[in-house]
Amino acid sequence: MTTDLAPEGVASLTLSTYERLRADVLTGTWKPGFKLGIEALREHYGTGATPIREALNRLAAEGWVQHMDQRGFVVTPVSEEALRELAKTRVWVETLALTQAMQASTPEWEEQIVLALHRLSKTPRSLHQDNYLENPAWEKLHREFHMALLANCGSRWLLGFCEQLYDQAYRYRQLAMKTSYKRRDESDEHQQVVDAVVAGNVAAACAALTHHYEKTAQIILSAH
Amino acid sequence: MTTDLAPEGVASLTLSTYERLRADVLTGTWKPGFKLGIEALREHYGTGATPIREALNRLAAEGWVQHMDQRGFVVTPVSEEALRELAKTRVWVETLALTQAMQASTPEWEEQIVLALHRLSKTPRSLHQDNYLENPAWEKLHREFHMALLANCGSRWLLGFCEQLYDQAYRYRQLAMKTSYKRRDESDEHQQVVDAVVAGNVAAACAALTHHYEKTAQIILSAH
DNA sequence: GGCTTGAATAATATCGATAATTTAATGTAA
DNA sequence: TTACATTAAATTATCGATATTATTCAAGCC
Repeated sequence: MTTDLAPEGVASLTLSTYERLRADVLTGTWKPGFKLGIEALREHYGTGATPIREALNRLAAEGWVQHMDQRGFVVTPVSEEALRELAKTRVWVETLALTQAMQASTPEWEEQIVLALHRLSKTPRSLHQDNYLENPAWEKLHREFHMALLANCGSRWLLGFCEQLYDQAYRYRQLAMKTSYKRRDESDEHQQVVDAVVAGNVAAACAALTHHYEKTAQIILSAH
Repeated sequence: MTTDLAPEGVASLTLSTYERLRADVLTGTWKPGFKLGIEALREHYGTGATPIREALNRLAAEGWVQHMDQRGFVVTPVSEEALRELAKTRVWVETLALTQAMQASTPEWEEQIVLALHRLSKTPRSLHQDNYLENPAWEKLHREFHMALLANCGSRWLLGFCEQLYDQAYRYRQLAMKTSYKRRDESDEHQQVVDAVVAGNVAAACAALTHHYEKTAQIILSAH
């Protein structure tokens, strides 16, 4: 009997290479502007050139790397300007999605949000008490929480855009973290969003979400 | 002396194959659901497997084709449901972009729009008088007009999303055209959008744009 | 008869090597 | 010394062949 549910470990090399490469760009292992030479990557990930190139092409389409025709790939550079634009776009697009989600609200959706927030609040932000050490479980739940907020928006396109923007912002967060970690209690901001959602107050929910993102951007910008 | 401005014809095979393949999906040459076998494409486009695969990976990231791991690529299927979702998303996202563009309005931007509309109106919709035959020049100008409307929105991300949605909708238009061509005068609808933009009436402009897109979707849906 | 098993077949995914192009290095004339 | 060719080195892009994985179809079993 063969189970065709989630063939986890046995994905194609292209896919697994894509995921690893993507993660390494997201977390800042490959720094912005870094030249992603085929030969170097081939060696680093222990594959042939084909999976590397295919992964890079996908990442280029998603905006993680840039493809200079005939002269290879580089990690998409970052800039204050780009971050501001990203944060602005995020507020626009996510408040749009949240508004639509709330207008199509269902009890199940609200329950998912409450649940996601609960799980998030039960998980420590950092693995260490004193100095910050990223907790992958928290990051995962944080992403799930934000996506749960928008899941009900009724458009897979819109949801996909939000995911893209979220992940892009995540990279900026990671890069800023490496410079300086500012202690911050996000749980309260999350709670305010959920409260407004449950109360059915669209304007308040959007305002809370906007505040959350603008504060995030502010902190990253101040980290220089 | 070598000019490195716009090396038009001499792009890499991957890039040109990508563009050709994309165009063929957009225009419906490769029909929705069609299995894009590597060997067949390799032969059809006269290249090796590598450029084909790289192009397909990029197209997969953009949503034009789907990649079933270990079992190749297929052209993303279409459905009434998907079209409705697409049209809905388009209205949301483009009115958002238009609103932002108008709030950041400049004389230059308005002039670009007026100019784009003028050029569009000077170009025939169909190459034949009686029966419809797509006019590539019109299509190009039509896209440019719609993008000019949003160009000023202040976010490359948002603009990119709009382009994606526009092109996706274009595919649906193409597919519907093959079934039945309904004569339609879009110029008036375009004019109304521009009038509202020039008047600085955000609500009216968004309403006009929404009407334009909803009518388009309606026509495509009615074409069965 | 319907269902599983197991080759045979076809297709995809991947590799190693080659061709084409860019970048770096070197030497030479103004 | 600076600018410009010219050549060498490095890298990318591409191909053809191979290894892997799915699919098909027929034979065997309940």
